[in-house]
Amino acid sequence: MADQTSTRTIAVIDGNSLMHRAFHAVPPTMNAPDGTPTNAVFGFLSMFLKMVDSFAPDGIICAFDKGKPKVRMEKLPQYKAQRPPMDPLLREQFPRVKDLMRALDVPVVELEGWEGDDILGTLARRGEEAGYEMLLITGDRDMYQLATDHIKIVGTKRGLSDVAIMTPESVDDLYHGITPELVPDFYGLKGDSSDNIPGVPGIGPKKAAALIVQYGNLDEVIAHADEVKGKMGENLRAHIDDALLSREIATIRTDAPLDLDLADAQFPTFDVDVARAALQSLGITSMAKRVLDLAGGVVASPSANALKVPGILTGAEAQDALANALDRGEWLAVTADDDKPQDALFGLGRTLWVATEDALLRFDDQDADATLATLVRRGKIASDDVKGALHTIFPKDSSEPALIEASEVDPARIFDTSVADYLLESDRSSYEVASLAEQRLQLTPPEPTEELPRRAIDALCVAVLREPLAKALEEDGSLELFDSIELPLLPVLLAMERTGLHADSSKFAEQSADLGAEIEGMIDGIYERAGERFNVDSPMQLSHVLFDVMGLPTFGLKKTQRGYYSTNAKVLEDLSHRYPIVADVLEYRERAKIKSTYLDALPGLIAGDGRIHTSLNQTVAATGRLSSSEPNLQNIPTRSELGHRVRTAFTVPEGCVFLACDYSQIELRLLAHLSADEGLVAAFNEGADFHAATAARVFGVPVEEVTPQLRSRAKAVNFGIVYGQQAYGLATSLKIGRAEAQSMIDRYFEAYPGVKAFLDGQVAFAHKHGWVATMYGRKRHIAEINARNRQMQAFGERTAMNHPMQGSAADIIKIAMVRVAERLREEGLKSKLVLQIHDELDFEVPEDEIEALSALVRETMEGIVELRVPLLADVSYGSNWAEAK
DNA sequence: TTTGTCACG
DNA sequence: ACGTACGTGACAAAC
Repeated sequence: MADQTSTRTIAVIDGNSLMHRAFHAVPPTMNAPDGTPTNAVFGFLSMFLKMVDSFAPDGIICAFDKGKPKVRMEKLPQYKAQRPPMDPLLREQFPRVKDLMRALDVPVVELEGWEGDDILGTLARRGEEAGYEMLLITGDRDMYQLATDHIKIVGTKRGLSDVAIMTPESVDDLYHGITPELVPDFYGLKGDSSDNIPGVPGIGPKKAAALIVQYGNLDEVIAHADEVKGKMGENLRAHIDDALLSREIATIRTDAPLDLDLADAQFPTFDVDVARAALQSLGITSMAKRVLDLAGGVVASPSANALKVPGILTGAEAQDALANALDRGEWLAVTADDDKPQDALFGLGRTLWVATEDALLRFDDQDADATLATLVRRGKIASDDVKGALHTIFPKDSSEPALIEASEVDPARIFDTSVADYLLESDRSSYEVASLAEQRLQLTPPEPTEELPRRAIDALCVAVLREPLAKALEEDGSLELFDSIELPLLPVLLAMERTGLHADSSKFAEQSADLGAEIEGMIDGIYERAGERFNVDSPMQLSHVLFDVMGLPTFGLKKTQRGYYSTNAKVLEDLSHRYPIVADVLEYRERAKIKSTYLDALPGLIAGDGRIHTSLNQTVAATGRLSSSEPNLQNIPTRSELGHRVRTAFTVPEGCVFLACDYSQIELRLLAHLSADEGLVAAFNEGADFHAATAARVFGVPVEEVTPQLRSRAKAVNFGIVYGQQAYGLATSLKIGRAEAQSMIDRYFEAYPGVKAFLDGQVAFAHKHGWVATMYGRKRHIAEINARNRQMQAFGERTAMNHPMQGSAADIIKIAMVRVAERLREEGLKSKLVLQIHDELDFEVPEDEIEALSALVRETMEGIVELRVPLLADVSYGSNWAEAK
């Protein structure tokens, strides 16, 4: 096996670090045959294989933490690992990964009272002395302190399959001039929140590195602490002990009393049958072949499950191949470049990749645009981002005529892999098509190259995923939702993004100037009351001034996770009546928020056509709602008078009005419908004041005697019910005691027993099946529902209660959008749908269409579905958004 | 990049 | 003993 005369390479794995990475990188949907979770083990093995493929080590050792970190705690009582307890879903996977390592004949090293880091440090130094090349596999950055010419740190980057080697030189680069042996000194100043290392407040990586480089090391920095000026100097002098302690915590020990001979670590030496059995018991099939092939002494090539890459055709060849594929009526997988404005600036052309059944085609620049337009008109296109691809020939902010109209996009001839997978697992943070191929089909896409860039690989992934996804949708019962709601909605969203909202930058500017002047004055007032100047925008500094310097009472106040008292609106509101400075801060906050988030940011987003083009994201919100970004136009202020003024800047062209139509109480009406509770249904059918009707029933008084206070309490309960309310939440929102809140909830459920039964039913269903669904079958998987952690489980239960209402409302308004767009087209109206805000649709309407449109929109929205209660929508319009209320 | 805060439904 | 409504996105500060 190993040649004793040549240098052997030994890899040491930081088991805890990799398991944590893997746990958070792989969705918690994988289970062993016995139902226990294996996502972390799966991710761990994926990184393990990547490491073996990349470095082919002669020996592998895997180290884990064991017991309380005694070594650090004895010396450093403050270290007391106040780490949050490990997620039980991860904890239970540790024995499994250790078993797997042993099955692969990889020594598992643990030492009571020692952390894995220290074991790696010890083995690294010993190995180096014995003449080995050492590889340390870890996700912990502070491990870089061990790097030498013969000890290389292999860090896992984002995702599992990316690795980076750290050498002394790259450590130096990364840490702004810090050599490996100075890494602990660096952390002594900077701290590391993920490892409970306090550091010195206010000193980040740049400042920490600058100080260390200037003075040589931490001891010298401390010796010269008096020379450091300003706030940073104060902080430094006040936290010298913390810095020294932090350095000690960050120092990896190299003297663990390990009884292990590195010469014994050889890989691969495992028994194929033992390994196969271990993999089987974990339910890991996709990587089994690659693992087992290692035993043959052959380093497995990923080609076992590699994604097939056909040759690339361009120019006339590509045109021919495309024509043939179109004639055959094939689905064509297309990817266009992501819309990176900077690419356009640099004059980089666009590229369109098209994967047919047997070829990969590339079209550049104008060919890309023309080809895509042809495909939309004549072909069936699948993409991981159909809307994004169409924007490349239908740019959001260009006044050039579009190559195609959104109305030419036939929902029956598009397929979006992201939207499809979103319906299957709506809680993913990304629907990157390469990850979907890997996870759904166990296919490994190749690494991108210059010839075969990422978007080309993506097109190939789309091609292989379309059919399996369609099948999965059908099996899941989600195909109807996909075909009848989501795909028809896609061109509607495309058109809305393209249209945008007309905006008046001078209105933003005027208000910004007004607020700017006001804010200046308020800051001076705050400084005066505080007796010192500080950054009012900094919660940390504000907390320090209010509670340390001015000594405001802190009894019962909650702290942030950084350890200072929270200064959020709820806290400040309670103090504002007694302390004028707090009232000032609240007013300042309101103005500063409006100025920075809206008045100053939005003008920069007005495009050349005088309009703001948001993105309406179809795969973000787990409940099925849309989200809006860049900018978010779904959170433009309205609740406060001051904020509402921002809406005056959302104007309409000459001769038009801004028209809004919003569903009245849609989620509560859905609750009435879904629960079929007689009382709740009656409350809506009586057509009177719904919250007053609730108050009457809950508090047992005639409707005429419901006081405004009782009504507002009932409203809060109604509101909370939609969220899966618990007593604490209601108590907080009404500022009443927990017990009183509980009794109100009890009375509510007595008044509406059907509601209680419905919500309990949703929770029970979720416990049994792991998901709940909306009226239209939109599923939401709830992984937390059977968690052992009570808090997580409670969260899962609230999700189970909320999703049917929030999600059904999302379904209904999506259908309404599709129908409204259809009817606008049929009736040849010029009015345009410009925005959706969850229960509201906004339009730009020519004055001569106001009446027709008001009727059309209201009828359409109210007529989407027949419920046990009326579904009502209110129309309003005005010369700008503020006036349409 | 993460945290605290706050805007919306 | 502990922390608490559901769903989003953006900004400034701190890391």
